[in-house]
Amino acid sequence: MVGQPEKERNPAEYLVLGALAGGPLHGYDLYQCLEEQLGEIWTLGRSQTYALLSRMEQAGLVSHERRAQEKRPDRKVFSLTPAGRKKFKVWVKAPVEHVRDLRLEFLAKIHFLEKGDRKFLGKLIESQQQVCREKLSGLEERKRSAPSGMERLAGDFRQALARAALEWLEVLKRKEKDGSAEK
Amino acid sequence: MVGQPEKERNPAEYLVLGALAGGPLHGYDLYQCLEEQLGEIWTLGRSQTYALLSRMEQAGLVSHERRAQEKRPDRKVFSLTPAGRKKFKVWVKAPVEHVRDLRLEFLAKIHFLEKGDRKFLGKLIESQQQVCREKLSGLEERKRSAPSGMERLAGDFRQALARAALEWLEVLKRKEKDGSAEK
DNA sequence: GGCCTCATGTAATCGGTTACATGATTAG
DNA sequence: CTAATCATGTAACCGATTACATGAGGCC
Repeated sequence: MVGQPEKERNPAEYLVLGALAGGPLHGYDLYQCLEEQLGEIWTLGRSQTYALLSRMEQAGLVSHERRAQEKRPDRKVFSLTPAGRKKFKVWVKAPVEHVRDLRLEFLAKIHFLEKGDRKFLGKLIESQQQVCREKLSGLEERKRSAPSGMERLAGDFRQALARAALEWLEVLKRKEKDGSAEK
Repeated sequence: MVGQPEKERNPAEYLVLGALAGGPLHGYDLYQCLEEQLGEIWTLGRSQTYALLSRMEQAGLVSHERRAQEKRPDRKVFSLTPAGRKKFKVWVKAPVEHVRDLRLEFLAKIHFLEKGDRKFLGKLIESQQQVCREKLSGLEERKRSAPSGMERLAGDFRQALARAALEWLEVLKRKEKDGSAEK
């Protein structure tokens, strides 16, 4: 149920993993792709992309081969290592733990699943709903025990968001079903 | 309508400003107060508190006097400079620009207003609602012009959150009115 | 003896942001 | 002539996080 210890989690990694899951890319290209496809919801910055790639190579998640070019600097073409592919697959199928992560991380998962394993889309949405439901009842619980001013307010707010997210997921689920039925 | 250029904004500063708006405090105490009162929604960390105070003193927002103690290290008692007080007042009355900032920044404003200028509470809530309404219609607008897959999804999600926030603010407003009527 | 509280900090590490460097090619 | 595109990076800075340092005092 719990993934990594929440501490050493760099969500930006998954953007890179996701981009490379569609096939090898060199850094410049990878940045362009992400900017184009996800630029509206999550941006990395060029330098950061290169830096991330280096770090991830150290970590054994990606590897590169040099492709020489005439009149242009060499390209470093990156692809996923088995470890990287594994990590991506685990991530992309798992719901996010916090409502606040829906905006970036969950949308990114949806994006990658839409161009990859579409068949997991429905399952992801449902398990994400489940997480939201658990969040809601957890918040209900907490309100009973520590309902002092600010905490109550914050609790209400989080509940409102979690409920909104749940409804949005419901709409999303219906859309997904219609989409896959058409096919 | 626009505050600072969004770049050089360190929201954590306002926690310190807000805490000191209630009267001078030394660093250790300031940390304790924040932890106790806002710990559930926003935490700073002890080292960071000291570091922030130094930076803010450089920036002319706070100043300190040393208070010697026997058998204990000296205290550095901080208080707001006029510039700091001004900055806090401007901040605390202004709605946050993004829905995502409601969770921390807006709740903090509410907290500080509740123990300070309660009379501004109602106004803040209303202007925050106005911001949310503008957000909603802006999103509606954008959906008409660029409704490509992901962007539409992201737009729907943001709308759902903005709507939820709006309703939560409505409840908050009613509560506030009842509260001030009782008195 | 060992741990918690008071009260201040420094040091190390890490990630994000911005600016800059290089050097050829093509479009206006 | 200038600007943008291709393709890689380095360097500097800034803030957050974590761990560690100091040293007296009280509590179990």
